[in-house]
Amino acid sequence: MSTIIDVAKKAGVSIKTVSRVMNNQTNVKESTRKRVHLAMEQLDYSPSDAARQLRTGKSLAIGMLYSDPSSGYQSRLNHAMMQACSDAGRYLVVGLFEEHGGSWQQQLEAFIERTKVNNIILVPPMCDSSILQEYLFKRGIQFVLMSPSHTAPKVSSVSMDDQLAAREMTQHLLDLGHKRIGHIAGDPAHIASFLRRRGYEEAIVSKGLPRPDESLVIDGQFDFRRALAAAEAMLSSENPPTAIFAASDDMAAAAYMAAGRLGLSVPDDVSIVGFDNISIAGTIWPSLTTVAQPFDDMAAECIRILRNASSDDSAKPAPELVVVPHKIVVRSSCTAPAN
Amino acid sequence: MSTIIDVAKKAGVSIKTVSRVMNNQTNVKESTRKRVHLAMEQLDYSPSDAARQLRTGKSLAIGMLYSDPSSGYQSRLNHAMMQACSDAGRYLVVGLFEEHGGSWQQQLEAFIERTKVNNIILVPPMCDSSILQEYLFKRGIQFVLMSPSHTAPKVSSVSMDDQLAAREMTQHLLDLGHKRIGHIAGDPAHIASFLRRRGYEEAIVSKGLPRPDESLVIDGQFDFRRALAAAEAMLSSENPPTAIFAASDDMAAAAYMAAGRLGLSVPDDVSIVGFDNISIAGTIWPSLTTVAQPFDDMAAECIRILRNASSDDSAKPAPELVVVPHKIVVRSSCTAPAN
DNA sequence: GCTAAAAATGACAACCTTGTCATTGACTTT
DNA sequence: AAAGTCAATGACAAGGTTGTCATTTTTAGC
Repeated sequence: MSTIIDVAKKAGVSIKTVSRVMNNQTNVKESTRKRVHLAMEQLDYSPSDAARQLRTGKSLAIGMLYSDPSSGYQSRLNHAMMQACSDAGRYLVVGLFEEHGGSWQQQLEAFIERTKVNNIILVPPMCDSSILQEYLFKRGIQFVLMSPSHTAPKVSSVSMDDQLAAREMTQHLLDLGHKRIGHIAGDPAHIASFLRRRGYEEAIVSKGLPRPDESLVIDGQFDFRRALAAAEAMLSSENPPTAIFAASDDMAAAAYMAAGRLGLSVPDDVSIVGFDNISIAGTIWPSLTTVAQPFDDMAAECIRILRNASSDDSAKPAPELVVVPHKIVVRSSCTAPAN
Repeated sequence: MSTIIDVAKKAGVSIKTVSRVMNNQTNVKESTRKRVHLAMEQLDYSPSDAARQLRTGKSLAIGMLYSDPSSGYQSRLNHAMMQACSDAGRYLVVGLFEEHGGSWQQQLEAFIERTKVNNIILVPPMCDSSILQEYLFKRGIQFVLMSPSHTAPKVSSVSMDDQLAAREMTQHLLDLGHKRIGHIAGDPAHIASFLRRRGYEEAIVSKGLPRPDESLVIDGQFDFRRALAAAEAMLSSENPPTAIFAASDDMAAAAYMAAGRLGLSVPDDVSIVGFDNISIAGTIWPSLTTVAQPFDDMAAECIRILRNASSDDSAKPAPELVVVPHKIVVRSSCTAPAN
C-alpha cells in the first residue's frame, strides 16, 4: 500500500499539496493538480481512512439504522444501499435500533461512538422522529431521510411518489376494462397508506366512476390475516369486484389465498395487484403485478446527497427534496374482466 | 472524549501500561491493573478505533458479505448479527458480493481495503468456496463459516443440526397421530435439503412406518410455484397425506394455497409445518408451526469465536465446530388427523 | 522595474494508539 | 555481598492524514 508520502515524492510536491488535491481544496495550480492525480493513479493510491479518521474524527462509513430488519422492505433497501455505497467507494455500517427500548439515545450514541460515522441514512420509522433529527443536528452529523412521512425543513430527503404510483397502478386495471376495483388499504398510521388510497380513489373518480364506498375499501393494516379477511369479504359479497389492489404485496398474497379458498382463479376470475415488489412477488404463482419501489435509485440519491453535503465547499448546499420515479411491474396476475 | 493519556495520568502510570491493561497483556501487577481499570471507568474511556487501526492495521469492525440479501434468511441473520455485534461492543460492516460477477476477488479486495476489516463472517453460499477461504487465510484475516455445507479443516464454523430438527418436526406430526406425512423437499443442490429430507425419513422409519415413496416426497426446490404444484399433486392424489412437512416456510405457504384451492382447511383437513420461521410464518393464518433457526445464538457464537481468535494469546485456539440447538415453534397449523 | 498583494506551496505539529527497547527494582543464586 | 534473572514499567517512535502558519512564487499595479 502506497501512502500520501509516496505520491508526494512521485509528483515532486509536498504531502500537504497532495492532501489539498485529494480534498478538492483551492489554491492549487492546475498543472500541479494534474501531476498529483497522475501520481496517485500510477501508484494506485487510496487514502487511509483510519488516519483520516484519527485526524478529523470523521469516517468514510455511511451508517444505517434498522428497527425492523425482517421486513422485506428493509432487506431490499439494504441491498440497494450496499451497492450504492460500493459504487461510491464508501462502505455501509449497520446498527440496530429498538424503538421500544426507550433508551434510543443511548443506542444511537453507542453506535456513533463506535463507528464514528458522520453520515447517516434514516429510514422509516425513525426518519420521522424530530427529536432524533435534532440530536444529529447538534452533533453535526449529516443525514438524509429515506421516505419520510413528512418532509422536515432544512433536511434533505429522498422518496417516491406513493400517490402517483397508486394512481397508475389503478389506471392499469381501469385500462384493462375493470370497473369495480377493490382496495385493501394499509395501516392508517402510515402516511403511505393514505397516499396509496388517495391515488387509487383519484384514478377511479377521474375515470368518471363512482367514488368507492366502504364495500370496496377495507383496512388490511399491512397484516396478512386482516387482509385475508378483507379479501374474503369483498370477493364473497353479492357484487364482488373484478380486481383488487392491495396496498402491499403481503396483503396481495393474502388476496391470492382468499381467492383460492373461494374457488376463484387468479387472474381469470379476479385480477390482483400489489405494491412493493417484494421477492415473493416474482416467484408466487401467478406472478404478481405490482409497484416496484426504485430502491437502487433512491439509495444512489441518498449517497449523492451525503457526499455533496460533506464536501469542502464553504457554503452548505441547500437541502434537497428528491422524488425518484417508480416503475409498474406488469406480470401475470391481471387480465381483462370476464364479461 | 478522554484519551489513553488522561487515563494514564489519572492512574499514575505510563500510557504503555494502560495499553497493556487494555489488551490483556502479561507483566502488569494486579494492583496496577485495578488502578487502571478504575481510572478508565471514572473517565468513561473508550479507545479510539481509528488510532488503533492506524497503528495495527486492524479494525474492530466485523464484516459480513451478502450475495442474496433479499432472502428472508439473510435478513434475520442480519438482525441477529447486529445485535450480537452491539452486545460485544463491536460493529457490523456489510458488503455485497455478486457471485456471477466473476471478479469476486476484486470485490472482496475492495471491501477489505476500504473497511480494513480483520474479522469476517462467511454465510451461504460463499462459505463453501475454498478458494475464498484460501485467500482470507493468506491475508491473515480471521473468519468463521456460518452454516457451511461441509466443514473445512482448520476453520471454525457455526451451524445448526438440520437433520435433527427435521426429525423432531416430523416426530411432532407423528405424535399428533399422523401416519401419512408428505414432504416437499428443497433444492437438492443445497446440503440442507438433503439433511432435512433424511431427518424426515428417519423419524418415519423409526416409528415403524414404511419408508416414504415418491408419492410422498416431491422436490419443491425452495420455489413457490413448484411447491404449489407438489402440494396440489399430493393433496389431490387418491391417498392424500394428512400432514405436509415443507422444507421451507415459503413452500409451506404454497401448501396453504394449494389446500385453499382444493377446498381443504388448515389444520382440520391437512396439517402443515415448515422450516425457517420467516416473518410471515407468524402472521399468516393459521400461523405456521415451524423450525426456528437459532439465529441469535449462532450470531453470538460467531462473534465469540472471532474474539477468541484475535485475542493476544500466543497460541492460536483450535478451530471450533459449534452446533447450536434449534427450537420447534408450535403454532396453530397442526392438529390430530381427522379420523 | 519595483512594490504590494495574492496565489501556491511547504515544514511541522497533532490526532491516539501500539511496538521496540531500555530501565528500574525485587528476588534468587553463587 | 556480588552477580544474574525476571517481572514490571516507561520513554519514544511510528503509523498516514490534515490543520496552522510560514515561506516562496506569481500576478497586478504603478
